[in-house]
Amino acid sequence: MKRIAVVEDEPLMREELSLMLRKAGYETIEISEFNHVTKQLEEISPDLVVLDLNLPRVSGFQICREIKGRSPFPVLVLTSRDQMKDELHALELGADEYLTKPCRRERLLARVSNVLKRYEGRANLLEGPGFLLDRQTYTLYINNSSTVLPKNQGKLLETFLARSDRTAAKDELCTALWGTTEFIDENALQVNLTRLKKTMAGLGMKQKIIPVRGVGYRLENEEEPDWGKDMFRNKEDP
Amino acid sequence: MKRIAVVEDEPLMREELSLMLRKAGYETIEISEFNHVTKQLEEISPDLVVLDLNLPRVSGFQICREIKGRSPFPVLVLTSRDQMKDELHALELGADEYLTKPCRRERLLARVSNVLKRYEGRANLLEGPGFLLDRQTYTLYINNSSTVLPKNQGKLLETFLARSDRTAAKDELCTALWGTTEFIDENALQVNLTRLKKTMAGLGMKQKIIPVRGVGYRLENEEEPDWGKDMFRNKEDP
DNA sequence: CAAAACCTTTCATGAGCTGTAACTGTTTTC
DNA sequence: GAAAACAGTTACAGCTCATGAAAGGTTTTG
Repeated sequence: MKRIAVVEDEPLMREELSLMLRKAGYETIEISEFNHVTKQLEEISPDLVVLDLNLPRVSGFQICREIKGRSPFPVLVLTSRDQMKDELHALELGADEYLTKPCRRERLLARVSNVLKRYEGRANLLEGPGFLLDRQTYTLYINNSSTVLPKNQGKLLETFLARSDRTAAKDELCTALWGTTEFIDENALQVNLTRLKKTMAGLGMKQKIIPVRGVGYRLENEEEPDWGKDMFRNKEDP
Repeated sequence: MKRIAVVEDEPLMREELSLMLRKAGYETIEISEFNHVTKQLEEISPDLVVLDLNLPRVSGFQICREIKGRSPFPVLVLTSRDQMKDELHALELGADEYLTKPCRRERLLARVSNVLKRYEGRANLLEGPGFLLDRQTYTLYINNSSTVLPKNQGKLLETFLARSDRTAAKDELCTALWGTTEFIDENALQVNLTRLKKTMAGLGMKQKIIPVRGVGYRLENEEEPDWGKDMFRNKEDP
């Protein structure tokens, strides 16, 4: 049974939505705490997110963007504001569907089933910046072409995508590759990273894997340094 | 540049749509002969089809179904009738988007770019009955899981999907595998078919490969003989 | 049943993924 | 600026797995 997360602040509306979906044979999870929506969603791992745009205190747009940037599940955006601007914005952010409420039961259900159908079998596609990675087969989709990565290269790339800041420590990478962090063979990791880099370059990918000294590696988009976080560098005692 | 096929009978509307899309940076191909739409589309191989539902003499629904049943490109359904029935029907048939005209320029363009974005990198996904096959990597998507088929098994499955009746002669299959029909190694073909069958069974696929004695093989859905489509046999045939 | 067509299993070959090892290059630290 | 720590590369041998050949089994047809 497909699971649908309903992100909506107004209790009545939430209940109604949930009921409607449940009657149609879906399992629903209602989210009413909006401070860590993406985190909650990642734990739930639903097949679809129905997202209300105007939540209290947090931007629905922001949530939508976060979801599409990190997680593989589709988003149906719902809003009471019948503004073109909202729709365009939401679609730009990668929402998979857009509906204004109130809307008829059949229309909602049709859209829901349509989105779910479109995602059939694609539940395991991880979205990276500008490419897609199949979690199971490590098939990499980029530039209208696809390649099956060798298992190890796939695991490495997957590990990067799983971290929200795209930075992975060496032992995390080793764990991903060999399931153990105990006796890390640094060199073997190096070799596999080199291979991944070569593959990525060969595919014309602009993303780079750069070292984070003493820590691990980060998958970066193009040239952007992304060094804001260095403000917190560890300082020795004065 | 993305290519969009516009299937619309009313010349004014067609011209307007086409112009709008071209201004937005797409290449457009206008289709105004509606007897062999799917065939034309297969030759054009567009990135997206914008399909008007009420065409003269042919059912837009039927065209939509045919496209989704055979070809890998997305369909945006457009109709002047603002009827819920149409929308639901179209979505059931697998349309990727639905809009009613007249509709605002921005809305259309947003939906178009949204659909195209969703299909990014998926241009090579062939749709079979109940599964998807990546033409390049032979990654098979079914039941929310994916597998990479060995090259030969992939080629065989691809060959079946390429034939509209899902029937392929032995020499066609041999050509697909080894590029030559000259010295057919019947046995090698057999072995590869056996392997494909085993793989499919292992994945729980209900489709069967059945022999067509003296000819070749057919990929069939479940038990159904699949002869229902004959209702739509071309009447112009002698 | 007998022939033809179709199917399956087994085995050696070869391509490509993998970790090891030896080596080179770069950055940090004093 | 030199040593040390860290990072990156290349070559190679072992292993896994897809593949085609061979050989024998099963089903269909008349």
